[in-house]
Amino acid sequence: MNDSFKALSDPTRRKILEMLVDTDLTAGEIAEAFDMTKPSISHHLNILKGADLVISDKQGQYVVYSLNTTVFQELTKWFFDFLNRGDKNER
Amino acid sequence: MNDSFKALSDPTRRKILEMLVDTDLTAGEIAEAFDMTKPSISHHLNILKGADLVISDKQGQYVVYSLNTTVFQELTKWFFDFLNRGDKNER
DNA sequence: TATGTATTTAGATAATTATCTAATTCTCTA
DNA sequence: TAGAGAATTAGATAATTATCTAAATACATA
Repeated sequence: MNDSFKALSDPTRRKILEMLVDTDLTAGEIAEAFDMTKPSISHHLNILKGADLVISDKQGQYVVYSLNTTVFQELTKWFFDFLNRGDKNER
Repeated sequence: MNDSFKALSDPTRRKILEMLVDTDLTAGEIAEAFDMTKPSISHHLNILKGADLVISDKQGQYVVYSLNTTVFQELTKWFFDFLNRGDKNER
């Protein structure tokens, strides 16, 4: 859970996730979208993978990245529960 | 949006938010729940306030903190949209 | 108005993190 | 099997951030 939030706290990583919503992409294709070196993007992808937000699949010399929606579901639930926990004591 | 995610990336701040779901609390009451100095908690509260995740209200010599659900709604929507954006192209 | 309590601000420090360059590994194909 | 392309690893550095202590501010009340 902490890893997920940490991973989401960086704008580059959130943009990568938004790219992967539409389609799976190779590391190189992802890197092209940023004004940043490939090792830096590789670092970000590694953090996203560590947080189980993405899955990587080696296909030949390419590495294809795709979203892992499982953790997204948990996170969505976390937010949902916040809004739906009533009986608030005010002051 | 970036401030929100940054604010949520720290476990202490998430715990503060979870405390505030149940009831409004003063800065001191919040600080008591942590093994951390008051200035440190004050720092975290300031970040949460900057992200519009909490509201502070000075009541006499106390400062009462409460959740601001508006930004939570936006964040929840952000996650929700992730899960509900279909037509995924695989590889 | 002096004192105690609540909270924040200021300034310093240590840990974390994002980024880079250079080098390495892996795979494909000429 | 040598070279080219894709991606990652290693190692260094600069920026950010979490935390602390000490000091300052704001308020209540004796």
